[in-house]
Amino acid sequence: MAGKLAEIKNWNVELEREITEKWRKSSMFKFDAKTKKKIYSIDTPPPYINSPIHMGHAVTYCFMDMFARYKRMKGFEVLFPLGLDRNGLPIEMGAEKKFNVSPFVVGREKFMEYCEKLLNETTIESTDSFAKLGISFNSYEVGNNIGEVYLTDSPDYRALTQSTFIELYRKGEVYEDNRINNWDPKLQTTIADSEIDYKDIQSKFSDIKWKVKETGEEIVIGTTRPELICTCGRVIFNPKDKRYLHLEGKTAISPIFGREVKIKAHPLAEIDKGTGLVMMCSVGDLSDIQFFREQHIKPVIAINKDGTMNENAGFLQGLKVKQAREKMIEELRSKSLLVRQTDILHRTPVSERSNAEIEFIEMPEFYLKQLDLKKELREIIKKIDFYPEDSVKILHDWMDSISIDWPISRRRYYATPIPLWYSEELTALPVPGEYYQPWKESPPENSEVLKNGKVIGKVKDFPKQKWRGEERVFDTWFDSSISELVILKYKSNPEFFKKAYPASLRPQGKEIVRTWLYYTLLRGYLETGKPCFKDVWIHQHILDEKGKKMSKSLGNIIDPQEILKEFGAEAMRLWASSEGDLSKGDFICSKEKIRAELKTLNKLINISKFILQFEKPKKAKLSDLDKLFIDYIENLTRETGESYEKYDFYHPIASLRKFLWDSFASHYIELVKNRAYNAEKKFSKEESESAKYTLYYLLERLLVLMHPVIPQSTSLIAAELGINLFESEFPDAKTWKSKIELLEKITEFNSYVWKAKKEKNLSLKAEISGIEIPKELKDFEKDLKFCHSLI
RNA sequence: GGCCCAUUAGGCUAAUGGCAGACCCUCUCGUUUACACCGAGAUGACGGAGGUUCGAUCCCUCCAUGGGCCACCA
Repeated sequence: MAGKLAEIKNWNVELEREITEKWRKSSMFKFDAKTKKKIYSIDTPPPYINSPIHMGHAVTYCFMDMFARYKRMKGFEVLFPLGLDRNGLPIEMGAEKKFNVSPFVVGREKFMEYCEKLLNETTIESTDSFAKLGISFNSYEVGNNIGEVYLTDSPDYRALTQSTFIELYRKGEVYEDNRINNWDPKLQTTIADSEIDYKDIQSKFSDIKWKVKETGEEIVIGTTRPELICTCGRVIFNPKDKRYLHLEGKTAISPIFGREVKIKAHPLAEIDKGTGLVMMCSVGDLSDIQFFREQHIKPVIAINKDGTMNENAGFLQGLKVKQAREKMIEELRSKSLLVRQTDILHRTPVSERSNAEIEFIEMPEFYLKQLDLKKELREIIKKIDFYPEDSVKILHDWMDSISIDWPISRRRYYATPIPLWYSEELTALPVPGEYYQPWKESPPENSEVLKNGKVIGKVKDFPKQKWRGEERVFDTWFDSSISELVILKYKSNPEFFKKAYPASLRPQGKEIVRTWLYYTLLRGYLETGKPCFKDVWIHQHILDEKGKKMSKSLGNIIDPQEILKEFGAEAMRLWASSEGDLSKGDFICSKEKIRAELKTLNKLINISKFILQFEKPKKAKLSDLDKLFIDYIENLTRETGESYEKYDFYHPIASLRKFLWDSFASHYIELVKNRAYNAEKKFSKEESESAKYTLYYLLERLLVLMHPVIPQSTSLIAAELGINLFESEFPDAKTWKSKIELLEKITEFNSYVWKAKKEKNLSLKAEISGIEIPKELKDFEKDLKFCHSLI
C-alpha cells in the first residue's frame, strides 16, 4: 500500500482543505458549452449575500450538489451555476446599518454607492463557504459564460429584467393603477409587507351613535379609528345577525359629518364582535381596501402622505392621525354621541424600521396581469414533476388565494429601475436589450414614444419634450423570477436556450413557493408559453437541536462555518443525507450527530486500508459466498439508482451505511480474512484470489455509490485504487441470482457463534466445538469454519 | 383566525393492516494480522379517546401537544 491513505489515521479537515481548494481552482466541473451530452440544469436559489450563509443554505446546497454529481455520473452535462442575489431591501437595510446612512439624507446616488460598497465586501465570504462544502458549481468566478457566477444586480441581469418588462408593457400585460400601499409616514416611503411588524398597542374601542335615515332609529357602531368616520363607505352586519336584518338596504347617517352610507349584510361582520355593526372605511386596513374593491365603492382618502388629515376630514384637517382621533372623540363626547369606550390591546401594523404606525395610502403602481392566467398556469403545472408530489398543493393553495394582479413597482433604490420616461401625456419606452437608469439618464433617441398606449414615434421625433425619468424600481421577485432564463442564456444565446429550456430542476424551500416558484412559472409561461422546469424539488427547514427555528433573536443559530471547522464538509454532507428526507420533513441539526458521521468516514478509510494491502486480482473464479455478496451489492446498486433518480438520498445512504458497517465490515471481511491472507495455505490460490477480487469489487462499488454524497473521501480512496471517480459512470445494476436472504442467515449464524463463545468465556479466535452449521449454509461451510475456528 | 404537517425507547429517527428496525446515550463483557472513532451483548417506545376490521402503531373521527405557512380584521 502506498500513497496518502497510508498516512491517514482519521478523516480530517486538513485533508479537505487541500481537496476543496484544488476543486475550486480547477475547471473540473466547468460547463462545456459545446457538449454533445444531454444537459441537466439546476436553477439554484441565489442566496442573499448580506450575511454569511446559514445552516439552511449549507444543507440544501449539499443536496443540490449531490444531485449534480449524480447526474454527472449518469452522463449528463450538468449546468450548476451559483447565483448571488444582490437586489432589494436586505441590501439597503444592511447598508443603512453598517454605514449609518439614510437614503433620505444622502440621496439616491450616494446611497447606492454605499450599497455597492457593502456588496463588494460580503460577496467573497459567502462563496468561500460553498467552496469549503465541496459544492461543485461550474465556476466560482463571476462572468457571462454559461455556468459562471451571476449577480442579480449586474447590468446584464437587470437589462434582461427590463427587456421582459418592456415586452410585457408593449403587449399590455402591464398596467398602472391606483392602489393602497403600506405607507410609513415617518420615513415618507412605501414599504413592503415584509417590512411590517405587528405590535400590541394600547388602544380604545369606541362605540358611537349613528342614525338611520329612513326610520330615524339610533344604531351603535364600534371602531378603533373614529377619525376615519368621514371615509366610511358602507355599514355592514352579518347576514345571520337577527338584530339588524331590518336595516338591509337602508341608509346610515354618519355622526358629525352627516354623510349618507348604505347599510348591507356582509359575512365579513362578526355577530359577537363589537356591536355587530361595522363601519367600512377606505383606509382602515388592508381588508377594508379589498372590501371596497369587491363592492365597487369609491374610496374616500382622508390621510395625506405626511400622516395628517386632509380636507375630506373636515374639521380634523391638518391634524396628525392621533391628534385627530382625540379631537374626534372629544367632539363626539360633547355631542353625546359616544356611548362608551373600552380599552383594548390592538395589534397594530408598525414600520419595522421607524416604529411608526403604518397608514394605508392610495398611490399609482404598476401591475402585471395574472388573474386571467390562472387556468393556463394550472395546466402548465400539471406537466411538472414535483418532489415530493404533495408539495404542488402549496402552489395550488396559493393560487386559489390570489385575488389581485401582481404589483411589481416599488419606491426603493437598490433594485432594477423601471425603464420608462414621461413627458406630459407621453411615455417613452426604450428598446429592449440595454440596461437603463431613467432616474439619472435621459431616454435614448430610439425609444418609442407612446400616447394612450399607441406608438406615435421615437424620442428623436420630439426634440422639444422634456423627459422625466421613472423613479420607481421593480419588486425583487420581478428579478428573481427570471433566474432560469438567465442561466439558460435566454436572448443572449438563443441556440443554447432552445436546446436547454426548460430547466431540469428547480430546488427551493417551501416558504417561497408562493413567491419564487409561482412568479417564475408565471414569467416563464409569459415568455415561452411552456413550463419552465421539468422537476421541482421542495425542501423543508433546518431546525436547531431542540427542533426550533434558528433565529438571531433566539440565539440558537448553528453556524455552518463552525461545523466545517470542527468536523468538515464530508461529515456534514453525510449527516445531511442520513438525517432524513428533507423534502418530507424538517431536519433537527445536532452537532453530536454530525460528529458521529466521522466514524463512518473512518470506517471506510480503514476498510480501504485493509483491502489495499492485497494485490488486486484481474479476475477470479468466484466462490459462492463471494457471489452472494456481489449480488447483494448489485441489488443495492439498483435500489440506490432508483432512489437517486427521485432525489431521495436518504434511503440509499441508510442502506449503504448499513451495508458498510454490518454486511461488509463485520461479516464479509471477518469471514474472508483467513482466505485472503491464506497464511497457513489452507485455501487454494483460486479461493484466495476470489476473496481479494470480491473485497475490491465491493469496496469500489461502495465508493461509486456514495460518491455523490461524500465526494472527497470516496475520490481520495478511489485514487489509491487507480480509479478516477470523476470520470466513473454510475453503474447499471446487473441482475442478481443468488438467494440474498442467505446473507441474513449468515449474519445470524455469525452472531450465534460469537454469542456462544462469549457465554463460554472464550476469546473470539479460540476454537469451539459442538456448533452445527445450518443446512442452507453448507455452501459456505469452509469460510464459516475457518472464521470461527469451528471444530 | 385559516390552512398544512407531525406526535414511535432518555434523545433523534425508520418500516409496516398480523414479530416495531437502526443510531446516539446508559449498562455488562471483551481486545481478534483494517479500525478503540473497535467488537459482542443488554435495558428501553407506537400522545389520549372512540370507530372501521378477525386483527390497528399504520385507515377514519375527535381531543391534546408541538411545528410551520398565510392572514391578522370594525
